[in-house]
Amino acid sequence: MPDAVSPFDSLAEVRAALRARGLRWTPQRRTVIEVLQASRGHVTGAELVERCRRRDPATIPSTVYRTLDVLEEVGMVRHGHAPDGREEFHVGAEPEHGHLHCAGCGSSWEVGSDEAAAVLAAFEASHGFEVDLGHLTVTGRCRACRAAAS
Amino acid sequence: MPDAVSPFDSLAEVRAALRARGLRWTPQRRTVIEVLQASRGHVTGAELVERCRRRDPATIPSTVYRTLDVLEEVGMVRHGHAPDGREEFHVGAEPEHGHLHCAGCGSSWEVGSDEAAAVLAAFEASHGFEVDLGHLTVTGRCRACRAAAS
DNA sequence: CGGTCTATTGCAATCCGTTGCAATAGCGAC
DNA sequence: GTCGCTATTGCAACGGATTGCAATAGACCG
Repeated sequence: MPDAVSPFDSLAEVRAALRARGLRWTPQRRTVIEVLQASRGHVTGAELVERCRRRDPATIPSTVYRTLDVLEEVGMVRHGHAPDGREEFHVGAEPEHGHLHCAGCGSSWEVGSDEAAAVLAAFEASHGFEVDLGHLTVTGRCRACRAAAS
Repeated sequence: MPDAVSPFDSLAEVRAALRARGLRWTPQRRTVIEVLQASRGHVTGAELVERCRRRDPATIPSTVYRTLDVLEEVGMVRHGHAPDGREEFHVGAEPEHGHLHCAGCGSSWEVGSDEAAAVLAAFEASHGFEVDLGHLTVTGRCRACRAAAS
């Protein structure tokens, strides 16, 4: 699965994207962006705050969260909610995907867009609703836990 | 819409369900249960706390949340997460259903088990995963918002 | 370079929810 | 009735995230 190169590989690109919207380039944002670029996959908000603080101990949580909002608007990250309701950010050029989360053992699986196609089609058909796959977390029981619960 | 009679219509029934599990009947639980019986559909945790406090100003939030956990184990309520991650409880004899939530306009729709059948089947087939429909919240864009975003 | 406009920051307060722990009180037994 | 076991409560502290507001500082203009 060769992915398109992310349009946010370099700081300059992000900066340009922000400027194009009349948004500003600040040291704090730079920190958050650097942290994001060093991350892959899923990260919780709190984790990002922690990593930023490591880079710059003066980091303020609210600034990080606000920056993440902005970056989501620009398309650099997307967020979803873990099964416990916490925020979870998807970073980078990962293909869009949803999550399956087992309430029994806590493990989780990714759901590719191919697998999810049926789901998207179903809601599209019944409600004209366009599902945001990246924001989708499905809870339930995995095969192993179902068997164990016999 | 005649629903099946809930097994939790009277206090006595809940009490019996609790006892059967070695759980106790306390004034605080009684308050929570009465509040639940006076509620329909979706309620957030905070709302329930507030209603309990109205009935008994001495109500402690943690007690309410813990009671809700217990009642979920017994099957009197089920909880899900609103799109913003807040807890949302489904009360009463409502048929199980999921939610579709539009990120554009904020409205939401219920998804009956018939409609969701395709979804359940898809994950069952691919991962042997049993979806918890009552816990399912799907975000995306509704027909109207998609049109408006043209 | 200096001025202006306003996006952004820092801070403090607040909200929703959870957790650890010692004290309390259901409830079944005698 | 009262004893004992242990589920439950109250409380206080904590964690993640959001918000209002005054002060700060980017970025564009002349």
